[in-house]
Amino acid sequence: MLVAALALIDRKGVAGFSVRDLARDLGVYPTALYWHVPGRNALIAGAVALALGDLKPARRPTDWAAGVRALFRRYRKAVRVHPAIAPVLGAQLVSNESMPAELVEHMLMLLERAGFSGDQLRHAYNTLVAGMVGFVTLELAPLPDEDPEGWATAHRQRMQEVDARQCPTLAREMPHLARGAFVVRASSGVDQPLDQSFEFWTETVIQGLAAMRERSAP
Amino acid sequence: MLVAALALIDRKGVAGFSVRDLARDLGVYPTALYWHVPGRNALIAGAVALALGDLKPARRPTDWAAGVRALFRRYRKAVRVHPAIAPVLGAQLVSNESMPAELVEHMLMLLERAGFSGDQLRHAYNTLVAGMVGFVTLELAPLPDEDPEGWATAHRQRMQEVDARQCPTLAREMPHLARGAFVVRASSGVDQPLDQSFEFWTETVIQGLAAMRERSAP
DNA sequence: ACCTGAACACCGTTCAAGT
DNA sequence: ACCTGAACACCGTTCAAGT
Repeated sequence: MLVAALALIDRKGVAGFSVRDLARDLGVYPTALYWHVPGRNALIAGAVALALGDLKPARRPTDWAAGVRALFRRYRKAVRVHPAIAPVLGAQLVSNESMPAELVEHMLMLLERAGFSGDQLRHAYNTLVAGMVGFVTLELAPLPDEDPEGWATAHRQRMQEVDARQCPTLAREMPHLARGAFVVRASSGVDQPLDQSFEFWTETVIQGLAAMRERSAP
Repeated sequence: MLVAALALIDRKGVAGFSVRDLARDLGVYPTALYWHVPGRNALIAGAVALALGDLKPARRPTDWAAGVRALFRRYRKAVRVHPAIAPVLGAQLVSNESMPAELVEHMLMLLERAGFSGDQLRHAYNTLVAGMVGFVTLELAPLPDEDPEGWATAHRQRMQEVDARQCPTLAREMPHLARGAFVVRASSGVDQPLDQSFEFWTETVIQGLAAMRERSAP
């Protein structure tokens, strides 16, 4: 059932996902689903958990930085298979089944190995969660559901017309940025992956955490 | 109209926001709104843009790090006034009116001052956007819309029962983490702000960017 | 235990008609 | 130019009834 739900979300997006459509796919009356599941939200939550699957690593990482790098990559890879779930990742379900205790444990273990403890560990952990989820949510955010090509061409047009006096840097860097910069781009990360930016992001978080640890324990 | 829409979203959340309710608030037939606005999505987008308002700074920052710090704080402050918009910030609308060209220009300017150029500038810019949006989206993510207290107590219970053998670090650090750690916490950032973690996050991004610049231009 | 089937209280959006 | 009013094609969820 969750498999079918995830497949439907993949096709129609979370917003377009409906209990009645799912029931039709399963060859069942819509109300039959309510015997198995409390409601629509639970179906979405279950589908998300299914999509993320097991994010725990196959084997122990060599050091904490490598562990973070691997974790971020696994997370992004998993979401890329079902990009339609991106809109709800940071929104509603971070506090749910999508992040099982074992994953939390793994992140805490990495950060403890990095040298954090006490309240600093908590802050570093929050940083790590936000780091893992944040970039990917933005990268894979979908275009407006209706008339996406229309929106895309309109957006490209709008970006072409940026006032070079008011926004000189933006106007000058437009060729670079159009290739894949948030807000400026006219396509989602599904069609135009931001691989290099993602790697840059990952290293930024790792370097930042290393610097913060130095600072708190000199 | 957008003011009324934002007020309604504040009260009912984005998911609970309906065109018909808004029309009722305005003392008008639902279909009347369609003369002014293309549809529900446009109303939400407009309300978000209104909520974020002008994120440009009052005066030029002293240095790029101070500029980033101030920008992140302004963004968080703005969202905290209308936390109900958090779920859609990273999801659909980052590529919209919510981030006007002047804001993009400002971020590029800061990063250029930091010493980035070319493709590195683009990656640093994507990092800055994800950094600005990512943490706050997670921090202010709402509880499940129905029976939030029920969910909260159930979640607290669940966290209390974490297996200390399978998750030793999590079990040991639970007292710290319950005070405000993603996934572990049972309340949203609206009721339980993660001020210190946010500051930690901000500094992590700044330190990380500084380190990345060193690396690319040694 | 699991599903049907009817029913309830909603939706967003269209389009012709009014003023 | 701006709104009414009816209508269309949907929703999620309930609850009694079936098997």
